[in-house]
Amino acid sequence: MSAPDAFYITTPIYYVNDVPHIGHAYTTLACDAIARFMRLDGRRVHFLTGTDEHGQKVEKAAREAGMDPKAFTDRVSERFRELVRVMDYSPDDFIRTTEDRHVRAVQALWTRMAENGWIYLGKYAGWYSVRDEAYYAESELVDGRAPTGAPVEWVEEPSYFFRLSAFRDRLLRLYAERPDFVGPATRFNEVVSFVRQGLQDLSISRTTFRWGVPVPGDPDHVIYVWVDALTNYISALGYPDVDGELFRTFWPADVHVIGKDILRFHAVYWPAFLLAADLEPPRRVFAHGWWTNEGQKISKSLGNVIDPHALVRRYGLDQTRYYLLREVPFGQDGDFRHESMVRRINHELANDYGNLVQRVLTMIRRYCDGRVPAPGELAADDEALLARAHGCLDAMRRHMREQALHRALDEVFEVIGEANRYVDAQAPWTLRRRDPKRAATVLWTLAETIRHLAILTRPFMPASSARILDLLAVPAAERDFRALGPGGRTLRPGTALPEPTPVFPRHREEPA
RNA sequence: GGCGGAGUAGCUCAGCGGUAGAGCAGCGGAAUCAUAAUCCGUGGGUCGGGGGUUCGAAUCCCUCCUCCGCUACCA
Repeated sequence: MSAPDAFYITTPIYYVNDVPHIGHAYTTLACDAIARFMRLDGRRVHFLTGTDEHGQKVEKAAREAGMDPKAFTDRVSERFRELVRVMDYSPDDFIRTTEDRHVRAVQALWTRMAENGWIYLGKYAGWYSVRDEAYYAESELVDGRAPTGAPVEWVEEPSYFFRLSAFRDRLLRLYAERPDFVGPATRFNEVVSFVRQGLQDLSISRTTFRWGVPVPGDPDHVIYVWVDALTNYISALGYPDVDGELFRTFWPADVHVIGKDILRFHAVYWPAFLLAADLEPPRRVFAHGWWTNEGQKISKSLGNVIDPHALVRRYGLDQTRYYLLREVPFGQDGDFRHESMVRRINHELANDYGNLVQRVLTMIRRYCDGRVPAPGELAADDEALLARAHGCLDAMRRHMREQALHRALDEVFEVIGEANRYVDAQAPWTLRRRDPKRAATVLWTLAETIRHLAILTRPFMPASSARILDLLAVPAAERDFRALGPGGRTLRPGTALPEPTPVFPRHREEPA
C-alpha cells in the first residue's frame, strides 16, 4: 500500500515508431497539470512518462535506416524528450523499455506469473499477412484477404499464453468493488461488459522477431508487446524490489491516464497481470478522447496531423496548454478549431484574466505609488469576493480528483468573472478621490484575489502564472496551496511592485 | 445481433420529478481603471416522435426513429 501523501500518475509509454503529435502532447499535458496540482497541494508526486521501444516495427524501421535498433531508438526516443521540454512537462522519471531496469522488471514479472502457474506453452495460430506484418482475426477477413487487401496465410507458431480466462471473476469483483476503477463512467461500462462475456487466454510471446525482452529460460521467444509495455509502470518504481523505497511509496498508481484506444489493455490485461504476480492493481485508469481537426478526423493520409510544436509557435505555450485543457471536457472527444482557439485566447485569457490583472495592477501603480496597498476594514463585498477566491481550491480539488480538468478551470474563471464584476461595482477610479482608504482596501482585495488566481492556475499555465506572481512580488516559497485561504499568506502592504506589462497578449492573425 | 451512451436555444452543452438554463454568437445600454479590454439588460426552444405513470415529466416506465462507443490479442 502506497504512502498516504504519495501520488503516482503515469502516461502511456509512447511507441517510438511514431512522431509526437497532438495525441501524445494531450495525454502528457493532462498528467502534467494533475501532477503539478498535486505537488502544489503538498502531495509527494511521482509523474512517469517514457517510450516503448521494442517490437517488430521498430526492428524493421531500424534495419531500413541501416541502424542498430538501440542506436535507432536512442535517436527517436529523443523526440519525445524534446516534447517534454517544449510543452514544459514536469515528469519525475522518463522510462525507456530498452533500459536494463525495465528488462529486469519484465522478466521478473514473467517469472512470477509463470511460477504462479498462469503461463503455459501453446500454439498461436491465425491468418497472417506478410505484407502487413500483422495477424488478422477470421472475422476481419474480406473475401479471404486482409482488410487492407493483402493476401493472408494460415500460420501457427509456438507461443506462451497467459491464463487470462481464469481472471474473469476476479476482475468482475474488482470492478464491482471499485466503480471508479475506470473513468469516465461510460468506459467503465464497456470494460465490464467486455469482461462479462468471457475472456480468452492471451498469447504473450513471439518467435517471429528478436527485438524485445527474451522469455526467461526460453530465449527463442520474445515477450510480446503488452506484457513488456505495461510493466513500465512498475519497472520505473524499481520492481522487482517491492520492498524498495519507490515501490513502497508509490504503488499502486493513483491513476494511469491513457487514450481510449488502449483502455482494454489497462483496465483488463494489466490488473490481471498484476493479480497473477501477487501485486495490487492500480487505483484508477482514466481514458481520454481524441481530437479532430476543424471537424475532420486526423490522419496521416489526410495530411491534417497537428504538430504540438507548431501550436506552441503559433499560439504560445500556455495558450495551447489552456486551450487543450479547457475546450473539451476531459474524457470526451474534442474538435480543434483555430477560431475557437483564438476566441479563448482573446476573450478568456487576454480580456478576462490578463486584463483583470493589468487593470488592477495599473491602478495600484497609479493610486498607491506602486506598492501593495494597506487594507482598512473589509466591507461585505470585499469579504464576498475573498470568500470566492478562498473557496476555489476546494472546488478544484474535487474536480481534479476525478480528472475533470475542464471543471477545475471553470472554477478559476468563475472567480475571474466575479473579480471583474467587483471592479466595476466598486469603481476604484472614482473612490480614489472620494475615499482613498476605501480605494486602497478594494485594490488590496483585488490583489489578494489575483494572487489566489495565479497560484491556482500554476498547474495549467506555469509560466504565465509565475509572471503574475512576479508582478505581485510573491516570494517563491509562498506560491503553493498552503499560501491560499484564510489561514494562508497575504500580500504585505508596502511591498514595491514592478511595472505591470500584459501577461496574455491578444492573438493577432499573422500577416498572410 | 448483444451491451452501453446520446438526441434540450443559431453553436457547444448543463439540468435528470415541481412554473425551461449557462457559455459563445447576436441586439441594446452603462462605464472609462485596463491589452478598445469590462459591466448591465435582452433568449416564444413541440427539451427526437408516440404512448403511459403522477396532482405535476426534459427529468420515471414502454415503444419507435436517428447518431455514437464497445463487442479481444492492429502500439
